[in-house]
Amino acid sequence: MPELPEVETVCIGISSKIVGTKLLDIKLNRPDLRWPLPVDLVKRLKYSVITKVSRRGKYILVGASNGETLIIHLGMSGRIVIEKDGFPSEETGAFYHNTERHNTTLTPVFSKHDHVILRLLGKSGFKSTLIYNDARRFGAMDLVKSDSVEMHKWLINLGPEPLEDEFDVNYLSKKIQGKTKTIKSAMIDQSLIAGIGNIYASEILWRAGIAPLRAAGSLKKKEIKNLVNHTRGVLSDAILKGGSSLKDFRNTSGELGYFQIYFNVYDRENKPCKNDKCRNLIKKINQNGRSSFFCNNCQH
DNA sequence: GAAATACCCTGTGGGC
DNA sequence: TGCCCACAGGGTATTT
Repeated sequence: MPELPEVETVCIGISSKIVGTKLLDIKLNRPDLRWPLPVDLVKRLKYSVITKVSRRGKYILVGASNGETLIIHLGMSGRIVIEKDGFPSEETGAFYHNTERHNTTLTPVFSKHDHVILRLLGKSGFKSTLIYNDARRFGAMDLVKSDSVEMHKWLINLGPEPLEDEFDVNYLSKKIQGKTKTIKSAMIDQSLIAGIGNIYASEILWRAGIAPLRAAGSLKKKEIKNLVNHTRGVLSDAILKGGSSLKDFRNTSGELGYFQIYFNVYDRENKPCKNDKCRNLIKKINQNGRSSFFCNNCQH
């Protein structure tokens, strides 16, 4: 599922393709994703130029020349695909597009899970189509004033970015002090750290040698330091490798991401620990309705 | 107030 | 082959 590295990869992938383009048209194929889309989204954004693409936690922020920012969350299964040469049908008003995905030209109908379509015009006159596809519809979009985007209800309670300086041993120590909930649960708490999800939480804890069942408040300073360092390491590595957390996650070029090959524990129940000196079988447990994978021998 | 659980959703895969 | 069901998980609402 898209966690920080995947969202970062999407941002990098779409930024060069859409910044500077003009929003010729916007099509909402349904009124809602997880929550209702702004009813006047089309009216507010149409004919604006996209000025910036950035990320906060798992949220994609698309800045526009009208002074507003489109906030996008990919949820569980959200994808953004950019296709070349999109153009509308004069007959139906539906968008047609040349697409490798549909393996034909002029395919008149988008996939049933293509919920939001942005038709873009580049400076050179080159047209393209941005498609937001989301089978499970756990994703979300909202449109807010750019100067107050950090105050949006989705962003205001987010913890620091784990790859920035604010996230350090002192910060994490203070935040988990006295906490009885498990460290696994704490790691995926977005108000504590922004961007870590279920998959990377398992990977980070394995690398740090900390058992997911440990009470967060029981961690010693040295362990917290370890956790901070490995959080940075795992996420940085994943971004470098193109970001992907599940087999069905694709980057904006439609190519499979490949970080999953490097998973040390996630989805590896009963397989040998990748620590060569260990080779114990990886265990799977359920914590707060989420799977956790860990090595009983390496993680304490 | 903190922590745990239920819920939303749909594609996938295992079992029969 | 086809049907049923459990499972996946991000974020919020509800319950403990």
